Amino acid sequence: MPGRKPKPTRITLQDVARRSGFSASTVSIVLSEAPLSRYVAAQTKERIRKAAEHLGYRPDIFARSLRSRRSNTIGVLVFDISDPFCVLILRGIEKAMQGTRWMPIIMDAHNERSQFERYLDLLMERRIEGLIVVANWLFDEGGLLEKTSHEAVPSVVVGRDVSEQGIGTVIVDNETGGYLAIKHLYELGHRQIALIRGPEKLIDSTRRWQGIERFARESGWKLDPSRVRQLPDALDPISPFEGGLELTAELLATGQEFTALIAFDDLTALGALRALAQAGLSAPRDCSIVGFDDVPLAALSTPGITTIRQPMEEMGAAAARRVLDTLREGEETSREHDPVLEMLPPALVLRDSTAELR
Amino acid sequence: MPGRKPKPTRITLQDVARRSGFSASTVSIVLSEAPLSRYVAAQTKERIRKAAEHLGYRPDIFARSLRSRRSNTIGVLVFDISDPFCVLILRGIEKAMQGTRWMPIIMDAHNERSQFERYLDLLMERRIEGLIVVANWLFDEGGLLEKTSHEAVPSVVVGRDVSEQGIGTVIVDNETGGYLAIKHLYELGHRQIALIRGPEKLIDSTRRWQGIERFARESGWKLDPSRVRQLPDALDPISPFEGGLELTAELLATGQEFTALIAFDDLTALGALRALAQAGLSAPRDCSIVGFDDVPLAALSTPGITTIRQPMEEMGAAAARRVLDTLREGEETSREHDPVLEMLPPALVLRDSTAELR
DNA sequence: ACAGATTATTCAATCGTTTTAATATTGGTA
DNA sequence: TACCAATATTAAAACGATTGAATAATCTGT
Repeated sequence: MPGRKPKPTRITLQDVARRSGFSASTVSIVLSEAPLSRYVAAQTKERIRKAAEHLGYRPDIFARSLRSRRSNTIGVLVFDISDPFCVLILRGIEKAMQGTRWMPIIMDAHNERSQFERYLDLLMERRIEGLIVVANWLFDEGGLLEKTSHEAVPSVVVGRDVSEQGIGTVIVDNETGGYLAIKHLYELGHRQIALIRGPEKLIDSTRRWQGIERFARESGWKLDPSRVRQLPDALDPISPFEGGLELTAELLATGQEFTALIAFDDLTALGALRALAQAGLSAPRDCSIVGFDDVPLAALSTPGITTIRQPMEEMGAAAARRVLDTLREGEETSREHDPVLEMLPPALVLRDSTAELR
Repeated sequence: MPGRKPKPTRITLQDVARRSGFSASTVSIVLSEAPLSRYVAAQTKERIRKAAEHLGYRPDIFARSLRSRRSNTIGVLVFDISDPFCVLILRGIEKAMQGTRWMPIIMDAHNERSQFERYLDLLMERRIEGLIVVANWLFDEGGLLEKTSHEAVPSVVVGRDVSEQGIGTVIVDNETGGYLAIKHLYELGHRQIALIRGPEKLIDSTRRWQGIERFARESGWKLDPSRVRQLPDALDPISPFEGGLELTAELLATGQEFTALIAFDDLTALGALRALAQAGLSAPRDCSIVGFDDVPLAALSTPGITTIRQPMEEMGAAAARRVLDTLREGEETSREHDPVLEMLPPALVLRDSTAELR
């Protein structure tokens, strides 16, 4: 049979209606489980479902969205998907969305503000019902979400603290993270500890610093400021690596003694590792190193990097849950009863880049 | 002014029609640049555009898609987005799609076949007009795309060769890649070269092997099979690391002499690096190592990994172009005149994990 | 001056749902 | 008996665009 067309006709609600013997209205009500379906006889439902299945009916999402004014989609705007940090958050978001009637629609802004805005526009055009921004590397957040959305759709930012702008935020508890990092090194016997702080504009960096200071106060020990460096403000996703490399080399060149180093994040730690190697030194023999984040490659480098883990999947899931909760509330009660800022606990992950002071 | 509602009403085509003084038809024709717009007076177009802009009109994509039967979206189904390999391909796809009227809609199958099928279904439901599958780590492709699509929408797979199933494929030229890797080591003076092949089921692995054999033939040198190992078939994204670690340890344990090692990919190389370190050896001093892929972390480890680069962004872009070309052709002539298999050239990237034989 | 092509615009049907309001059909109760 | 509430189903009007066919208006050549 040569010219037999496969399936020239779409199966519509009407088809199901005809086959089941009920009207399109009833079929719609049953299949979409609208409130009115409460009143539909069980037997009717049964027959309609059978018919739909038999015909292989799939609702047309465009018609559906057009009429119902809902898209069943949540926009997920990622600042830079090439950052492994973001990827794991995505996972969490997606898993949390599994099995709900929402689906994520993901866009990647490539680290460019203009793209970010363009894509945000595109998302709004697609009538997203909620928005999650995954922001790893984001300065100058001023009014990022003001222009569009945020008023219109429930939004959450994960990875950067924008709670001061009144925008829902999910982040790791940076202060505790800093505390854990220094505590670990201190307990290993290190006292001469160098530090590479994050970019100045990044609030996270400050928080981690505060955690470190708190530990210093509590333990009556003092961090020597001459061993502290700071990464430059830069958007490039591998700039922390370069920064870690250069700043560590610089620290070594000054002749400053240090037996351990806390890096702003794992990439910075990798840079530090290389700087050590270039100076003929190695971790943890000559210097212990602690990173931050626990991106996948922290486990794969040699030595594996001891680091402060951000629970990235959980953060993504938390962000998704927040948005979905707000959405569901909207259906019944009024919203806004949860705190704007949600902080998840970090954890120390022991690997091979740190060791007891000899 | 307290209770002033922001924008309760959507701006529709009708509004633009009224304001510009033309009918909805004309407005639609002008704004969507339909073929008929050829006949619309320049002045009319001007007026309509002005009106649309002034009102801030945005077409409703649901209504548009419902009526026109096109979604202007291309489905992008990624096998495992946590693989950096995939991420760069995504970049390429996205960039190639920039400025066209299509937009990618990305889904991540988490390395699970069942998810893959579910998401493929979801994509079809959204009436994607084209499909790009980004498959890094994909065995058992048998009839992956048969069930759905592939007949219905133009499809391309990037990263794995499925051209034998008649499905468009974009991959790197693995044979040349293997050739380049061995050639590099040979020219550095290495003759005792160990090899960790990829999983048996992966055709890529065989191709790279063929490249290596070709070089051996051409140079009259012979690879000792006792120095060859093979990664197990496994789906886990970090299994190559573990495999590289174990197999290298095993090679070292046999007492086999080797001054260089070709790893199946960069992760395998990282595993090998660690195995060396655990044996108190280091690259490139005691053993040179070549990877494959050039994922971002190849540059970040210490030593940086000399590797065979897959032009991932270009591959993504090529895949996107293929799909878009087919789509555009469909509008005019008949399709299918391009080859099913498209191979892009790899390149040797020199870093610090290889060195001349002392 | 007229047929026919070309240019310019519009009418009205349609895409496939959801939803509001209306219509039947019950059974229970005043 | 008549009325009301609860149960069960449906008719018909949206939702906001696109498009094929129809209508006007203008031009071209004979």
